[in-house]
Order: sequence, then structure tokens, then C-alpha cells
Amino acid sequence: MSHTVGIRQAQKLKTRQALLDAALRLLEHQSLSSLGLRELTRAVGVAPTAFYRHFADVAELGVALVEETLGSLHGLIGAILAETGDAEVRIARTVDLIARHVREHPAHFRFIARERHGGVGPVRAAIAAQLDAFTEEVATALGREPVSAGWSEEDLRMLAGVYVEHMVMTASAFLSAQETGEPGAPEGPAEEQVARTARDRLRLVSLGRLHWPGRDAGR
Amino acid sequence: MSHTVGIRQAQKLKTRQALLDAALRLLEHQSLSSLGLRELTRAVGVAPTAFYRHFADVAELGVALVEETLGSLHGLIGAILAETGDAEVRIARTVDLIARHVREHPAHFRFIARERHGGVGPVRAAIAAQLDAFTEEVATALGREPVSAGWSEEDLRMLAGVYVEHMVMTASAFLSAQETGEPGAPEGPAEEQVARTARDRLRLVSLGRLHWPGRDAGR
DNA sequence: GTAGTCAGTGAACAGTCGTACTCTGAGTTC
DNA sequence: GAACTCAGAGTACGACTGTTCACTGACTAC
Repeated sequence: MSHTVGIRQAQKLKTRQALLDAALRLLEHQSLSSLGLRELTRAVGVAPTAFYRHFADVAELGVALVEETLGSLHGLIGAILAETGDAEVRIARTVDLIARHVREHPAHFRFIARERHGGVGPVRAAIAAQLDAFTEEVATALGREPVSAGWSEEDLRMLAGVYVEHMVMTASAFLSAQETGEPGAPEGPAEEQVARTARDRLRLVSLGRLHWPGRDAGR
Repeated sequence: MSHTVGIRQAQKLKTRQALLDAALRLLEHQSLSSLGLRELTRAVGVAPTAFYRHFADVAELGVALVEETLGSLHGLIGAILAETGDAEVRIARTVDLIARHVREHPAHFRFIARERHGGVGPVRAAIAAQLDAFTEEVATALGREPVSAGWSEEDLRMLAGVYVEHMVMTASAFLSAQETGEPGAPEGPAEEQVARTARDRLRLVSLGRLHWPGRDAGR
């Protein structure tokens, strides 16, 4: 092989990741615009100046966190949609997927929900870009289905937007549900309630989709 | 009359309102958890200690802002729902109402969108309480309509939640749309695009509502 | 093996922060 | 008109903030 990562760069990446992890932990109880650079480096155990070796801003770190959280999710929803055509199964799988992801990475999703409309511009833009990409993915996936015959591009994007928006709000609902119970509990009753409502909402949208006027004639 | 407000209390209320207004202006570019007490009093033109005569915390001021923004909106949606039964008219009026309110009080709605998942617990709770109240209002208003025959209480609340959630996200979409154009412009093309998508989403939900299985037989 | 790179250190800078004090003087009450 | 109340001013405090600079020393490239 040409060259391994190198001890040097490996250590650098390690502290960089430590910064990201500590930031995520600190951001559970505050928002990014109030996260101090010193507070963060203190939590990691490095000198304040070490921060600048990795990020120019706290905003830049925020953008990196957005990539880390949402970047790995691409293709996941498309996979579910391609997996089966049965609406009920699809709805159940989607909600389960969201529930599991939120349970495994609560801090990540709390961060996204908090900073989506937060005070740091670049982070807001990064989240919006990721969500737009999701919408585009869902739209093309939906467009491939036979049910979507006769749907305009704009209507497809509208529908995809509804689904993406629904996923975000469901994730946020799971977050508030699980902070009601203990963090170690396997599954609280509040979570099951959220899941049921989320499924019902998806059913509602699904029904609307089936009767959308665009498929027969122009409205 | 027994007694007017009194010069004393009137002045107090005036500076209190000045604090709220200045806070709202400062919060357009940052979030509440990073809003400094001194920064705020400096903007108003009073001594830092004067703040304590009105609020114990920045959080308490935030809660007051929530009341000011959402407290005046109760009954508004119910009025629209009672006004006409025609779905298309109702949808148009709702979206227009949101557009107008957001255009008239952009800072208020930005504040709500930002702090709904923000870092200040009491403010989050206050917003959630207000939105829950809205959901309850919408649910009872919907329940009075003949279309809702056979709907369970839970399903009604679910549907009402969809509407409330939709209003919040539409308001937020209008905000991002109008910050694209100049603030003085009467109505940008981006705003009309948002309005069209919002109406389509409402139509979609409306269609789903009409075909909800609960109205005929248990599913 | 030697010269160079560069992640992280530590001290120092000029600010800002929240809050505790005492004090003042206009508005209120009798 | 005298006694009282209380919104706001002013000062002072210790703690914390982001950023700069020169520095060390383990790793890297030749």
C-alpha cells in the first residue's frame, strides 16, 4: 500500500472527533450560539487554542455535526420505499426506523431539531440543504411507483416534502417522549403513543395521495 | 371610576414592553440562550439592574414573549373553521391568514420557531402548552362538523395536530421566503410559491380526512 | 540522521457577563 | 404636606469569554 493514515493525522482526527462528541453532549442542554469555545475545549481536555487547528468557528463545527448526523442517512428512506409496496408495512417500518435511530442517537437528532431554526446561519443552511436533498430523493423514489402516474413534478415534490417534514417532527416527538421516561428503559408507553400517532398521520397522507385529483384529470 | 392605571405603573409597563420589544429585535439573529441581560438592557437604554424589576430570568422574559405572540391567536383558527364549510375557501383563508400574520409580525414567529426546540426549558414548555391548547381548540371545532361523524377522540386530536403542525411549518416557510426578498416588498414570488405548496398540503390532508376509515366501520 | 512540519501548550490581552450592593427621586398614600 | 414606596441609576465584584502570540516536541520527509 502507498501509505497508511499516519500517526500524526490519526491523532488529529481523534481530537477532532472528541471535539464533535463533547459538543454534542454539551448541546443537549443549550443551543449552538451559546456554546463557548473555552467551555468546549475544557470538556475535551485540550487547550482553547487547539480548537483552531480543526475549525475556524463554532459555526464550522456545527456544520460538521450536521454532516455527521444527516449525511449517513441518505438512501435509507429510499431503501424502505423500494423494499415493499404495501402501504401498511411501509408505514410501520418507517416509524420503527425513526424510533430506533432516535433512540440510538438522541443527541444528534436533538441537535438537528434545535439548530434547524437556530441562531447560527451556516448551520441552518446546512440542515436545509440536507433536508432538501432528502426531499429530492423521496420525490424521485415516489415518482417511480405506479401510483404516481399523472403526478406533476411539483406535486411529487410537495408530497415528498410532507413525508420529510413528517419524519423530522416524528423524530422530535420521540425525543420529548423518551425524556419523559428513564433513558435506560427499553420502550415507554409515551413512545408507543407517539409511534401510533405518527403511523396514523402517515395513513392520512397515504389516503390523500390515493385520491389526489391530478391522477385522473386536471383540477 | 375607582382609579386609572397610575403614572407609576404605566411607566413600569412601558419599560417592560421596551424590554420585550428590544429582546424580540435582538433575537432575530441569535437565540434566547445566548441573549445577554446586559446586551438587552443596553439596547433599551436602562441600567442592567433595572431588568430585575420585571423578570427574574431571561427565561421568564422568554415565557412572556411566548404569551404575547401566541396568546392573542386563540380563537382565530376556530373562527375560520366556523366561517365556512367549503374546503377550498377555508384552505385559502387559512393560508392567507398565516401569510398576513407572519408578514406583520415576523420577529414574533421567528422567535417561536427558534425557541420551540431551543435550549431554554421553560420557554419550550410554554410554547408546547400553547400549541397543545391550539390543538385542543381545533379538535373540538373539527368534532362539531358533520364530516367528523364516527371519528374517535384520539383520531380527532391526531388530525388537529396535523393542522397545527402544518400551520407552524407554513409560518416558518413564509419566514424563509420573505427573507429572500427585500423586507419592504409587498409580495415576492417565493412567498406565492410557499402559499401554493401550503394549500396543496392542506388539500392532501383534507382528502385523507374524507376517506378516513373510521367514519364507516372499525378498521 | 537531519531538517522541517504542525497539533497542541500556556500566558496574556481586552472585553463581556450576571449579580449584589447602596442610593436617588418621582409618584403615591394618608 | 409629610411619610412611604419602589423603578431605575451607579458602582463594584469575580468569573468567564474569544483571540493573539511565541513555544515545544513528537512525527514526517528527504
